[in-house]
Amino acid sequence: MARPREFDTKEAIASICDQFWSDGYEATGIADLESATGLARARLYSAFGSKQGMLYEAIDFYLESRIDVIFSRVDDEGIAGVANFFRTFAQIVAENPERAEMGCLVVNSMIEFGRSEPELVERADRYRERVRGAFRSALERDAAEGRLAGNVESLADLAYVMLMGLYVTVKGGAPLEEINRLCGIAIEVVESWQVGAK
Amino acid sequence: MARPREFDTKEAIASICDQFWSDGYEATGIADLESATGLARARLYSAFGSKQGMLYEAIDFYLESRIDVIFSRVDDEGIAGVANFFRTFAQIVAENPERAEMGCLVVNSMIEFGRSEPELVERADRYRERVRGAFRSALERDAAEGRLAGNVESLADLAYVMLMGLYVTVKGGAPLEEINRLCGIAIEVVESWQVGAK
DNA sequence: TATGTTGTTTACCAATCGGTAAAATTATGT
DNA sequence: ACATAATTTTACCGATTGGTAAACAACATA
Repeated sequence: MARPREFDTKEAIASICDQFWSDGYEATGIADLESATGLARARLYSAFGSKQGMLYEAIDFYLESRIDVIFSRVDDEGIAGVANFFRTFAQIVAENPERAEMGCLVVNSMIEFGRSEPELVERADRYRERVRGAFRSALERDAAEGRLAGNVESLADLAYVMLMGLYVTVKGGAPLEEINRLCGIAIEVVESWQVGAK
Repeated sequence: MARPREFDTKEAIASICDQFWSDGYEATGIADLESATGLARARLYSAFGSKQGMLYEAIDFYLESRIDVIFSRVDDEGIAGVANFFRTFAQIVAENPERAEMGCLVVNSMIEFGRSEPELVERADRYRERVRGAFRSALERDAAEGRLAGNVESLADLAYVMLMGLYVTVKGGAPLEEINRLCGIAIEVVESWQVGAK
């Protein structure tokens, strides 16, 4: 053992995550990461190795911290939970547009890099599985009790696809009324899964 | 009048469009645009002014050439046309993965820039209107003849959202089987709009 | 207290970035 | 033929990029 690190690594990663999240990978320079974390570049490099390494750790942090928070509302609340998720989504866009326009770090990274980097493809896979898993676990109870019209997997997949479409649309700067309309449609679709609805 | 331009501007824009489309804006340097077009940087700048200007013209070209080709299959074919659109989408991903993973130039640009540049937000608006318009015009005939369960606007919006979700997923390098499953679900959803289906 | 090991600081680097000034070239109007 | 106006060519620029070498500082162990 030797000299201990003076800064909290997790804290630094959280700041780096926010930076990549709001500006994207290519658009953020090392200087941005320095001012976001308050750490000199050499400290960042000694801790994380490279800019790409920082992105990977940022995404890992995002996956294990942010996403669980976001989707905690969904779990075990059934169809209504999924519908409420989209309601909350619309609400966040309306009340906190700056945050909403950051979109999703994983989605943004997927589009910036495509499948060129295996490290990112693997994380994108985990992300999709996490999102669909959240929707599935919400729907399974209703399905077991015969309140679900359709199979769990497909409907979770559909919810996932709609959410991705919404992320893209919000990031693209679509007007609020359009977002609200699209969210309303998503909610209608979700609620139509209730046995006896419509 | 004086010395005429020796190269075809539209042709250059088409090459620039392909370059931005496959690698993204930030990731492509002027050198890449030089080798894509075969033109020296000074010629590009004298013709288009700036790198951003090249992107704007590339997107305009994309909007007026590529998109119409893509969506020409949809127009005036009714619900089956929309369903076939998603079938074709899955087919392209399977047969020409490299092309498919380029995703959509407008979607990619939306995510890279967010709503930071008005020039792009406006083009993103036009893009969404174009896509939804294609789906709407396909559905309107069936709606007029009472074969559509639901209203045209909402269903076109839903098709749009699902398509965006698919673009993101494909770009993220999702495995083919997953893409096929998602496309299958989208097709099911579209076909469920047929009056009397299910 | 001496030493090995790690973190921090400072200063720096080659390479690349987007962009341009100016000279050389070429078609056109008169 | 000649001046004009535009394009092409060539060479270049300052700024920024991601990344690093080396001197210095702090802790653990012996």
